[in-house]
Amino acid sequence: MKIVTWNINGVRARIGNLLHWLTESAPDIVCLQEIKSADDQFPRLEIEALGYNVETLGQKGFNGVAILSKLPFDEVNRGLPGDDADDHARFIEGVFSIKDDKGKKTALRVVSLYLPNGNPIGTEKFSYKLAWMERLERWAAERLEFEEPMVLAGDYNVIPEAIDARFPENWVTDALFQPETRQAFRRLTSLGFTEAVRATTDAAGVYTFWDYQAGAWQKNNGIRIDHLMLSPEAANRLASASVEKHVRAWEKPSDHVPTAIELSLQAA
DNA sequence: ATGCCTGCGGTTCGCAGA
Repeated sequence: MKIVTWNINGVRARIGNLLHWLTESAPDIVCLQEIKSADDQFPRLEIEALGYNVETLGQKGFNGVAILSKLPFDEVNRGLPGDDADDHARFIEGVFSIKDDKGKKTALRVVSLYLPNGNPIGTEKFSYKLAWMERLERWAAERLEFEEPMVLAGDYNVIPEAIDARFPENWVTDALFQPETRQAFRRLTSLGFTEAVRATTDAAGVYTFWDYQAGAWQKNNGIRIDHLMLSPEAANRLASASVEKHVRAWEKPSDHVPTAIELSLQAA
C-alpha cells in the first residue's frame, strides 16, 4: 500500500498537477497540506472521478489539510485536541480497514498534519509551534496504546538534522532548525515512532522543499521537512520510502514535493 | 541587511509561507 504526503501549496492553483500526479504515482492514500481552500471550494469532483474518497479540513485563505483515499473511510477525526482556542486547520485523521498477518480485519490510522512554521523565533508564532508539538506528542502517545499500524504524515516544518539541509548554517536562526524544535521532533522517536525516509537511507541531499526564491531549486538549495512517522506496527511493514523530486520541475510547481512510503499490508 | 517568489483575499497591496 502506497501512502504519500504532499504540501501542495494551494489545491485550486495546483489541481492540474495534482490530477496528473495521482494518475502517474497511483497512491492508495494521499495526505495533503496547505490546501488553502474552504471545504466547499475544494475541487473534490475531479479527484473523486479518479476513484478517490475525499475528506478535508479546510480553511479560507491559508492552512487546510485533506486525505484522499482509494480505501473507504471508516472514521474521520478533524483537529488536534488540546487547545479549544486553536482555529487553524492543521490536522485530520482517517481510519481504514486492513488485513493483519493472519488475514484478520484491523485498523490503519493515517494522519495528515501541517505543523506550524513558527517563524520568527522569540514570538508567539514560535511558542504556538512548540505548544502544537507538545499537543501532537500527547495525542500520539495515547494513540500508540492501540498498537495499530499508524502513519503520521505531513509537513512538520522541522529540519531534523544538519544533513537534512543543503546549507544548514543558513537555518540556525530559523524556527525549523531550533534545538527546541528538533528536540520536540525527537520526542516522537522516543515514544516509538520511526521516521520512514531515514529508516531507509543515510544519504545526504534528500530534500522535500525548495524555496521559490533566489533560484533555490536550480541550486539544489533544499531542506527535508516533510516526514512520515510510523508506529511500530507500521514500521515493521515498511518496504520502501522515496521522494518524488521530479514533480518540483513541473510547470507551476508546489515548493514541496510528494514523499512516499510503501507498506506491506492489504486493504480488508 | 533585505528581498528574492507564489497563492489567496479582495481589489492592484498585504499577509503568509519557510
